[in-house]
Amino acid sequence: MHEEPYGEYSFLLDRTARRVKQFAQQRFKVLKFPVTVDQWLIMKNIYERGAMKQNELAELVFKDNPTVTRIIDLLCDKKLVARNPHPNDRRSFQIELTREGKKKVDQLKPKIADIRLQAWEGLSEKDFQHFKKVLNTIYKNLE
Amino acid sequence: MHEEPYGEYSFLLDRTARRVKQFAQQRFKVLKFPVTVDQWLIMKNIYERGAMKQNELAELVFKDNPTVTRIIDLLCDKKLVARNPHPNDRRSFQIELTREGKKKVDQLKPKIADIRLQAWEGLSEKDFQHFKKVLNTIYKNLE
DNA sequence: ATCTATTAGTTGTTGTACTAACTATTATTG
DNA sequence: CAATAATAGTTAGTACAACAACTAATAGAT
Repeated sequence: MHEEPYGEYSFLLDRTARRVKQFAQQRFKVLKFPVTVDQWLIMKNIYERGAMKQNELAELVFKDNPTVTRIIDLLCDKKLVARNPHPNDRRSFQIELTREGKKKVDQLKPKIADIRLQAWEGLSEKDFQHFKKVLNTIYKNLE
Repeated sequence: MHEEPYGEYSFLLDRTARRVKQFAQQRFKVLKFPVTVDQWLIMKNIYERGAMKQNELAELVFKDNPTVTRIIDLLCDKKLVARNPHPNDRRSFQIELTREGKKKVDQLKPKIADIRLQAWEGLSEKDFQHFKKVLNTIYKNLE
């Protein structure tokens, strides 16, 4: 590890990202949330921005189209999300939350904020800002 | 996003980690490296630390046992790694690089260091240290 | 208006992650 | 020493990620 300082970040980044997702997923399970972490991300975005097309959703969450297709498949199976025909484009769907889906988001949102907060013990607002800056810079460097 | 500052980090972390891996994987493909990024991580660790058991390897790279099993399956198929019987424990294998595997690591190592470096344009050594500190703190907070 | 290019979404395949359940072997302890 | 517990690794099932190839529909160009 010592001769390759910049090889280390990719390892730590991957490891930490996996840990964060796994931690949240475990909490979801204990608290009997009916969705995965990635399914939650999709639902939250529909909730906040309203009904939209799958490709708009994909762009928002930085997942590719096939991945979004499959996540929405699962959410439709659970009746949390619905594919409605798009008024102006028969290729597209309007993806929206069902009543049940909206209810779940209302219930889960504050609890998930708590789960997320736990990672930041011992870190400051300044750390948070700097961390975001570095993540965004890396992302842009690789675009 | 505005009401949930600490929900944002998990999103950015996941997004960036995926981008970093995908970027490296694309380069691997262009340069005709015969392995994936995760397979590389396993090979590099065997190279640096010598032959070891699968569970030792798993602990080193922070992957779980089934994942390591499958990555090693693939590396064995490619004849880059070999499962040898463990002298003292018939449950275990000694995992080691084949001659071909060692050769590949020698060839690839410097090129991969270059690929990794590209993410850090415009960032300083200080950024790097701070970034590592935050990643490690998050990891520990969720252990 | 037709021909072509683009776009939205799906399907297939490979690889990784996580959990749970399982086999075989080794260690414990009663 | 025999019964039990713990450990190493595998297998099965579900989910996400990336890429490629595909269908159906729309947009653009002449």
